[in-house]
Amino acid sequence: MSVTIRDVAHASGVHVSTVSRTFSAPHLVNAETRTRVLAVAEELDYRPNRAARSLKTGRTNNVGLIVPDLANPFFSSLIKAAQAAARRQDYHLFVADTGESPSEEEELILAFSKQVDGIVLCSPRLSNKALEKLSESVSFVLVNRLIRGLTTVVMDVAHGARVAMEHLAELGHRRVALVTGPAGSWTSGEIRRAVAEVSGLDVVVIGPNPPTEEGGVAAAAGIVEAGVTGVLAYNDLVAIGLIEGLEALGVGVPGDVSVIGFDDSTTGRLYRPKLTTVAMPASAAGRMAVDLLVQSMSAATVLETHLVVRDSTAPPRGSA
Amino acid sequence: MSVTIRDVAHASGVHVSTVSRTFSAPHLVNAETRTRVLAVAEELDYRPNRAARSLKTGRTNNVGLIVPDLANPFFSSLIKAAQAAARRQDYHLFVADTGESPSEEEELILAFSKQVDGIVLCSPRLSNKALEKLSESVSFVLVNRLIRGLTTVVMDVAHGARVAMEHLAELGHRRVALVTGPAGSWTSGEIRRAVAEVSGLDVVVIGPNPPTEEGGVAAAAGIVEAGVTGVLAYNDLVAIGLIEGLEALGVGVPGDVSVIGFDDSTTGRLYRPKLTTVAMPASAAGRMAVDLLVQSMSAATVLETHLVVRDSTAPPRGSA
DNA sequence: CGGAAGACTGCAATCAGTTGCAGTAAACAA
DNA sequence: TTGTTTACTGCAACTGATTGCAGTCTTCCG
Repeated sequence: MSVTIRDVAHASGVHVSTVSRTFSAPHLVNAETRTRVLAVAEELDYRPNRAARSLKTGRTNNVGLIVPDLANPFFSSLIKAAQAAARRQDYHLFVADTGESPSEEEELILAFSKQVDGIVLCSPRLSNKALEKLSESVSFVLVNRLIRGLTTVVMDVAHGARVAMEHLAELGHRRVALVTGPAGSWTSGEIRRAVAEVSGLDVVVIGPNPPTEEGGVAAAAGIVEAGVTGVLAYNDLVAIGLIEGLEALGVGVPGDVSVIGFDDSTTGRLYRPKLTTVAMPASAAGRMAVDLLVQSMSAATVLETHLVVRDSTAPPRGSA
Repeated sequence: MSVTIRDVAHASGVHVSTVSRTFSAPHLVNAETRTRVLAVAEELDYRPNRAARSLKTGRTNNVGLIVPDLANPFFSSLIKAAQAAARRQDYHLFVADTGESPSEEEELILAFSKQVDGIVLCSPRLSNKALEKLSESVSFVLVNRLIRGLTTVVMDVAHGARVAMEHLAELGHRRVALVTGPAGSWTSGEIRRAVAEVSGLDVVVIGPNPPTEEGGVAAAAGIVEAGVTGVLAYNDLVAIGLIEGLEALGVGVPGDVSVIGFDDSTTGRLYRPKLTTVAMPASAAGRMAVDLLVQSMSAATVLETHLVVRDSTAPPRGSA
């Protein structure tokens, strides 16, 4: 079959344990022996069998990454950064998406748990209780979900939401809407809470909505009905869907209604009108989550967000 | 530590081999014994250790997926479909991106090879020779690359390119440009070859270019210089970058120049002007590639492409 | 010069399953 | 009744690497 540690041992005239040590504890073997073994290993193109190693050590050098939707560009950048971080430390990355389903999320966690050293769980839809339970059998890093006692990386969406609202207020808007995301989403709740605390604005909450373009399109009618002049949407996809929906109803953006998204995704950056949006540090989050997992550190990390003003917001019609 | 086959065996009064068989060869064990063992396993929450299993059997139930760029929306849909297909058959999916680098591609293949039953290799940048060599040590399915003897899933980009060119010709364009992709790309070569065979059109080839928005922006000046009225771009991202670049130079799309992309990505579908593009069956390709791997079948599959006409193409200025 | 510490290296058990082979008991055929 | 087949089930070797323990050989100190 393939070349094993025994082949290398035999070919270099040492015991298998010495070969093993030259790889996993080089300081324990004589420099001369080590170079010889390495040379032979190189020549035979030896690569340690990870299954065998992890059987003995209990560690796999794999991490799992679970997101609600692999095709969402926000998660794509997160995955890209997570993969790069994993690879830098000789880890491999499993990915899967839950399709926004809590039960599928749980099954995936269980399925991964025996095969990884930890799981990065992004925007989970499971309840706190369920997650705490599951965290007993596999170590987690949560992204954009805060549970006391669990390691987390969250983005300061509350701050982003406040700044977005202030931006609308400064432009002269008085009556605005918040188009929320899915029911189980922590970020959606945070945004909602933060918005409720902003004074001087009349806020209509519309939701929950699926976090997709379709969700945005569907919410457009409600926006018109509510008679608002500004909207903060759950993410860029929803914001874009909303704009499409509004324009189909004869409402112009930003002429009649201003729209702000969340994420600062490429899709939103390229869209016309170019989206005003709250930038979310997806890459940083992916990188940090993996690093925390691999170094098995526990911490609660908060990453900053900031508003990027582009062309989808303007003063309300008829203002100075 | 965690519950093993031995615990289950002990708790249900049978030998470990019987427990093993109830999972991997149920027909070999008495129905009564089987239900008892299953009940005990369920109660103890036993899950087979995949590392141990794959050490003995040589199979891992994992597949790898390597793409040039995880953040490219075309690959996102492919990954999503591949993951779903893998999961349906109790396989897990490793992902990684090469950042368009051939050497990184090779290292990833080698790194994955011991840990997967096969690799789906999308738009590889390595040479045929290198890939043939590597295919001796791990089984592949190539996506959008054709090498005799290797299992492949390719999209009929030549057909797509021809139809796109015919579309431009029908609109009245006579002098057009082809903005190609990266040097090692099979699809880019196919498109180029197909375009060369179309008669009645003056074609300027511009490239190679990085397959990104930036690549498109950078190519804009060359388009203006070439004095063409129509462009076929390597993918939607390049097409969009091109439009951005052209407009920055005061050239309107589709007013002055018509632009066609490739992929039919969400980003392109939402962009304004809405992109005319050649639809690529990314999801189908992801699904099929994984199915071929898991069933360890070898085949050369060709998937159809088709043109989606939207708003980025129009008759050339001054035509009837 | 004796003894101890230090530096390697080898031995063999171990990780959690899988599987060829053999053994047992019941069913069946001759 | 004996021989054979069938249906399970158990035994034990095996997968490829890791690691505690023990043994050997130097080196160094008093």
